[in-house]
Amino acid sequence: MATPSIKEVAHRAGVSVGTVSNVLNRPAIVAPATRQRVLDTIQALGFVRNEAARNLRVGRGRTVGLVVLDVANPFFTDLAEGAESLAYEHDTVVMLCNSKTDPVREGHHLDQLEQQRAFGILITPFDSNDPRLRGLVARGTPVVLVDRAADGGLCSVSVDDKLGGRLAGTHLIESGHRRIAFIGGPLTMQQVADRQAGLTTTVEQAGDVALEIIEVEVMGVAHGRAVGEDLAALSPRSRPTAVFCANDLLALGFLQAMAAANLRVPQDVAIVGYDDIGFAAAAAVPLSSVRQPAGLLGRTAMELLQEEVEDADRHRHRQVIFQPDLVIRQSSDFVRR
Amino acid sequence: MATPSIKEVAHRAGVSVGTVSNVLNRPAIVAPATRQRVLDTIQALGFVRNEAARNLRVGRGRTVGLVVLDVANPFFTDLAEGAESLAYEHDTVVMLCNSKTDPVREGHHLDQLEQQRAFGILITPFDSNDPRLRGLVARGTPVVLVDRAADGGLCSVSVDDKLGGRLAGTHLIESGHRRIAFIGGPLTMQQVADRQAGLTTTVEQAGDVALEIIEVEVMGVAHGRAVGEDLAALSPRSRPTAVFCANDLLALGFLQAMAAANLRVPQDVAIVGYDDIGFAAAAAVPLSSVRQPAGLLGRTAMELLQEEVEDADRHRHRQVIFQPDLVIRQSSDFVRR
DNA sequence: CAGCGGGATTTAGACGATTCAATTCGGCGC
DNA sequence: GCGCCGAATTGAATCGTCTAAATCCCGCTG
Repeated sequence: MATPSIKEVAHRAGVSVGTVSNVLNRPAIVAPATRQRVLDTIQALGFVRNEAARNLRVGRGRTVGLVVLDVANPFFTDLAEGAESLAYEHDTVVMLCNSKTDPVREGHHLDQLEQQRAFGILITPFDSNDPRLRGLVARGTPVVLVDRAADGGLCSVSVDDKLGGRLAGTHLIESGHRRIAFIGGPLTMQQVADRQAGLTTTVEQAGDVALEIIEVEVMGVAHGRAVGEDLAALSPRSRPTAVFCANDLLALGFLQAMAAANLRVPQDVAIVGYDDIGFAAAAAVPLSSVRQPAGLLGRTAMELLQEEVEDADRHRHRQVIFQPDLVIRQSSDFVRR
Repeated sequence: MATPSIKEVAHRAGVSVGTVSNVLNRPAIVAPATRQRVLDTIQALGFVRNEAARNLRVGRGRTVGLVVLDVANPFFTDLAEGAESLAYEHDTVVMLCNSKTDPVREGHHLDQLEQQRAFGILITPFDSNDPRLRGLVARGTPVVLVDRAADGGLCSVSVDDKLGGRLAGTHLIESGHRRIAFIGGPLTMQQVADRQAGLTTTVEQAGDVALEIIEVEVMGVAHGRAVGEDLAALSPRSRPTAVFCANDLLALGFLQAMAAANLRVPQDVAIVGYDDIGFAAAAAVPLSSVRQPAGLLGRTAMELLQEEVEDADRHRHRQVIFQPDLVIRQSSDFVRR
């Protein structure tokens, strides 16, 4: 009933376990006739290789952990897609882990992955200085930071978030806005901080623009809507005329609140989001957004990881940085005078 | 450099490996002083338990595979969320696998999970009669079908899709529609077939309603948009006045196409989707949708799995079926006369 | 015909944790 | 002082696979 082991296969095929193992791992070196006989026996017995035993022997697994902040955010699923496509080629498996922007959950996932002796970990960390990450690496599990720049000690793949913030800021200021709000959080997260910093820089250069920072705990639709409801309640004079949301989910939620309050987008309030997820273009008012190449990020991260493992000595850590684009759609396509 | 083994810990703490193992697995039976000493050593050495070795010995892992048709579909991420919440309580880990409605990818994931001696598998299969699934179970990996009813040989958790189809059909017919289109696919997928069957039944009962079935390969936004573009090109006389999409992504795509073609929703074309994902309510025109309790599905599936493993003998397979609700929003809120 | 080369196959020893039967030890009752 | 009990701890076997070194076998060469 239990699946047979390599030993039973060997016995039934009249060969030794070593040969069966060779058929599995280096088929080229075993004689064609023998190979076929073993393969047939494997078929007949329904043998399934025991990865646990293999990992134990080899000392390392073939699972790549991909720890993201929010699986419900299409940005991350696109990213996962990219990573997975490459993993497949390297005969490795991606395990998608959702930290939900919660350091505790994140830690839990990291523990699990380390116990499994994961092949490596791709992570969008809550805090990229978390000593835990260094610990992982020190103990032998390679880590690549995703959507977050590392400082030399690690490989990383990221997007220039400050530039993203500047792009959004420049666009809004050039469109005539003089009261702008930034929505995002937690501000301790580097990505968020950078997007905000980019915007802030631009605002300061412009001189006569008022900027309000609104921090949220979690960047989901619900929080965006909540902030939107608050702003909608303000008088038109004190309300910002444009908001820049640190991701599209916030922006979509915010947009819903505007619709509910009968405020016009972009005339009463312009909105720019971040990530350019598929739903952004499909929103009630198509959403302007700072686009990040999610799939490419994932693919590149996996590439760095495989490279790091394959020749560990020659490897030097690299930090790859991509450029974001601003995609202007209806939600901010209005010049205020 | 490599993480130390239980043996080193034992040596450094001046006890035997058996005791260390006991500290890890049955702390209660070891003397407090010894326990503390061992724990301190574990800390000091940075020992991390090797899951592979554990699994090998125990014969089964602690990973639960959750194989879904599309991770980008919020319905499935909600489902995953539900499953994960329960997994945590049982000291087990969820591995999210994306089959992308592709039997080959699905098979690949199943192979991986079986090789890992997964604790169990929760799957929304492409084809629920796939003999592979029976094979898995026969060889000892428990399987629970999700969002799909099983026929006694397996546990399953599903939603009454025929009822969902009837709810949508009744609503549209009562709203005065007499030319209705169904969009979904592949029709070989039970869920899709059932949703269509429910609609068809209702249409036949009404007598004077024309029904068109439009099959798509994949139920994503892009395909919905494509179908929408085709229908928009028809003359108003031949065009259906209402469409029922087998999931919300299709519906959202379809909605985009209507907007692009300057057709009014719901006046020119009414739309009802399926799943009631978060984005449905946030769409350009808030989307009517047949709601499924995604989180509950996931949670219940995990419950059945744990139950099945915990007392394998007493266990009888169960098929849990939930009822869907129709949520009427603006996209179909219009009575045609 | 002895010896050799080399491809094919076998053998045996890890890998690290779990488990359970066996052992040790201190104390307690008689 | 003896024997016994139970709690705490030990030790060894085991899980299934990989791998490096050893062996086997054949045909060929000199």
